[in-house]
Amino acid sequence: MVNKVKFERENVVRVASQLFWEKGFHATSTRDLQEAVNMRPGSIYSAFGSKEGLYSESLKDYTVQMKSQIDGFLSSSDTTLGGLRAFVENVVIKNKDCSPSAICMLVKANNEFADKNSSLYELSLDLAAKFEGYLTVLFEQAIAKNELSDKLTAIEYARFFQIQFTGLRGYFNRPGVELLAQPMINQMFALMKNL
Amino acid sequence: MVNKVKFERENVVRVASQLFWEKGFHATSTRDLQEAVNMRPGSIYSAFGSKEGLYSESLKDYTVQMKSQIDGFLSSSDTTLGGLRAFVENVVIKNKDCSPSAICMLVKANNEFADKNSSLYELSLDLAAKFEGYLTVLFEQAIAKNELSDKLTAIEYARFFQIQFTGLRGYFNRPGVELLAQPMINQMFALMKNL
DNA sequence: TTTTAACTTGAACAGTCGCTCAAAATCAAA
DNA sequence: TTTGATTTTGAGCGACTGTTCAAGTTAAAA
Repeated sequence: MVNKVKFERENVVRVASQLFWEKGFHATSTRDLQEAVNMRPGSIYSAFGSKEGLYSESLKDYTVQMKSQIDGFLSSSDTTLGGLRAFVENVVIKNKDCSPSAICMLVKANNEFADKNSSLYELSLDLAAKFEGYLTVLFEQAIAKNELSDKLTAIEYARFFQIQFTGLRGYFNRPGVELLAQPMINQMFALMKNL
Repeated sequence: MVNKVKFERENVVRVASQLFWEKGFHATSTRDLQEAVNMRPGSIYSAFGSKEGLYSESLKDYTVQMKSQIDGFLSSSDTTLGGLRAFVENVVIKNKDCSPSAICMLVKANNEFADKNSSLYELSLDLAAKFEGYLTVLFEQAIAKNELSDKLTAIEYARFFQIQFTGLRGYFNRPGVELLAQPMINQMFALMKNL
């Protein structure tokens, strides 16, 4: 090795991820990114190949961060459902200010890329499928621990959770409805236990 | 009056609406629009003022169309809930091919405009609030007709409906899950009746 | 038939886009 | 200290962006 890379790849991806999450792919220019990560175009392009390449790595990193955030809530909660609930409450209620958007970046990606043949659309599908798999494992545990009945399968609970969660995040992505969030989350988990 | 406008404003807005709905605001160029509506830039700009102006009129027209589509299903159904169910089934299951996107254009707009001070973001909030009001009237009728219990208020039903509907449209905006749509819609309406 | 205001046209503007690449800077190994 | 592969720099490329406006077209009114 003759010369080391100066920047810290992880930090760059994380900063880019925040910007892409907030503004979306098309509304984020490469000059926005250059300023945010403090790199010149040549360095960015030698490290990530293209704007799409950097977005791709940003979206992958987003899902890794989200999963490890959930794992954190799970390990400081007695029950699987309690951990999931803490995560939902944190996303929908607590960090509305420090988070770039109330909407999941994966959902935003899936909504933005209309061309079903584009590689970024396919990536969003792939990451969403993997996240559903991750959730399914969690719901398998919840069923095994008798936190949920076994009338539904784990993947059915995972689907229900995603639909509720996405719906809630969309609805609370607006001003003036903050007080409704907690009751709606309570309702979501109450419904899930009675499915 | 010395000379009439050559194009039909309604048609132009409808075509532009489809394009904006499919690709989003930022990914749709004025040249895309020129080709789609078969107008030269000068005509578009004298009629709509700007790309934002045309988008604004397109989004308003979208909500008008959506409401009149719901009204259509309502008038060919015995019950209010039946009409709403037919609308949901039509959007989520039937016309996935002919519709530019499974996702509501209002939701897409709300997701795309990150700058909370932009006039298009505010427009999306305003139209969403009006649509919630429209739904609330429908649920008032459903309660009055004893299709739903009066344990919840009409606006609470309206909120529940929007969250479920948005969640479903997001989840079914992907290939391979078509068979799950009908059971999930059944579940949504079963849950609503037991709230 | 002429006039005239309204409408349409499309070349072109200034700015921004994603991206390239020759030159400068860097630093472990020799 | 010199070497030389690697990384960083930033001016700038060609394409595309939203938009303008002078010139051309249209058709009702005079």
